[in-house]
Amino acid sequence: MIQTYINEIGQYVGKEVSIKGWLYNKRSSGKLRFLTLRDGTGLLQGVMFKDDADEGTFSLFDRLTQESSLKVNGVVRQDHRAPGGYELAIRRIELIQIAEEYPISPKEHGTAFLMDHRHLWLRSSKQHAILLVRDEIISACRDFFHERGFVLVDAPIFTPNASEGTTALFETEYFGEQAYLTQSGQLYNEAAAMAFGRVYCFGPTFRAEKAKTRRHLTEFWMVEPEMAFYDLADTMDLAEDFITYLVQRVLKNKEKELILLERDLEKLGKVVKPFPRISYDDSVQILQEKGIDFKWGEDFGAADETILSNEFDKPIIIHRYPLKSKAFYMKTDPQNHQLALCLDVLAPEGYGEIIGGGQREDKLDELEKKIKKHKLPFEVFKWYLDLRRYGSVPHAGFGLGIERTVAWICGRSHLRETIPFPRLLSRIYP
RNA sequence: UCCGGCGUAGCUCAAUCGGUAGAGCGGGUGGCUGUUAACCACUAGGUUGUAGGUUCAAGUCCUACCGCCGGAGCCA
Repeated sequence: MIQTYINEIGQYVGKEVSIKGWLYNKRSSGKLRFLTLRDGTGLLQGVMFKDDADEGTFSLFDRLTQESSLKVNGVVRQDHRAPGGYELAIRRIELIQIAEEYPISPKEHGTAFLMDHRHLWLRSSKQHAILLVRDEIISACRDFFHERGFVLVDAPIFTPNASEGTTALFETEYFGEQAYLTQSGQLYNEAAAMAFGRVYCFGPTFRAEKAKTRRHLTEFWMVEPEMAFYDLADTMDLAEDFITYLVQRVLKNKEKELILLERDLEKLGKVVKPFPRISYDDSVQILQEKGIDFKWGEDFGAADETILSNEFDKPIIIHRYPLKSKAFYMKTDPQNHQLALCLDVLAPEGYGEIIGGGQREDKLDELEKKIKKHKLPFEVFKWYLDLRRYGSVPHAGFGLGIERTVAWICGRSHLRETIPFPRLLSRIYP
């Protein structure tokens, strides 16, 4: 008996195989029985005539409930009437467990109900497809950097310092001392870049923002490259190559899943470098020409980002934002002291910011001034300032939000479907 | 945190001017030899989010609270 998985079934036409899985659905018509089996790799239709299967198996079928676990033996054959083109002529079913009445029926459900049953919702075909795309994107991130000689140097999750400001931090206690869950691996990444040249970190990050939108999670994953001797232009090149690579990898390896999600593949196909590069100044002008009441110095709102990205059919890079609205470590533009050498990448179709980053302040005295200006405590940044004392070099980096990237590539409107167990303002269960 | 909306069967929803709870799906039972979220017949299933209030009468009106959904600020 050949033990196999549904996605490999095509190799065994005419042979008897055994598959372990769960009952996705069943139908019957007189002395004829159909079941759809799910094994994690795909769905397969099984057919059984009363005369072909043994008696125990035939009566067992009628007791099977949705999501019951079982082992099915049968002969593989090609049949155009079966979804996927192959079906199993069932000879024998071995029961593992009869499932209790399964809460998620094949009909419609509301968001709150599905989120309460996220641990079961993962079994549904769309959720399955999204998480397969996520898996592909994560492997592609690692491959991209590894192939280019970047070293993975992960940053800690417990930290004593706030990298972006103190409002959105999750506080915790660390053996009697105050600690925070990391918002970004960047500061540690800079230390790693001074050790290894080009590095990246990849892990969960935490932000206690009371943001109740489709574009925010309190726990999300970020991949952050950091490069010694890179300037802003080098970093824009890297961001372009990176996003192009991710999208093309998913198109190549997860086309089936994108089709199931009804994603417009043509739009994704257009995501190839170069991307439009627009300065903040020019972006403001574009908005004002469209009649938007936007004042220089403000940050773009979700609506503004959509207006800007709708001008193009690829991601766009917006660079050199006003310095005052940016984090303390951003390097000032030597051409214009009001601007920071930073970049954001906005995904097309209104998906908004997927990358934020820029060149870091590499001069010790400038960095000290910036810490003072932002009223941040010096003690916790002592080690960080050391990086500017011992062989400081120009360097830059960025962070890409995994869930926003998955949402954009999958064409999902809400981030909660792009991570297995989302953590939201009003949800920490299941 | 602010603004708006919604809480009715396991799920998705309906219930006219305030007049006493209804359908589809799912479950159960029976039927059907090619079904695709199968179909057909029958059937069980309700303290209408919680606590007050108005009224002869409240799912429906009022107040408070709780929960969820959508949006905003901020960000990846």
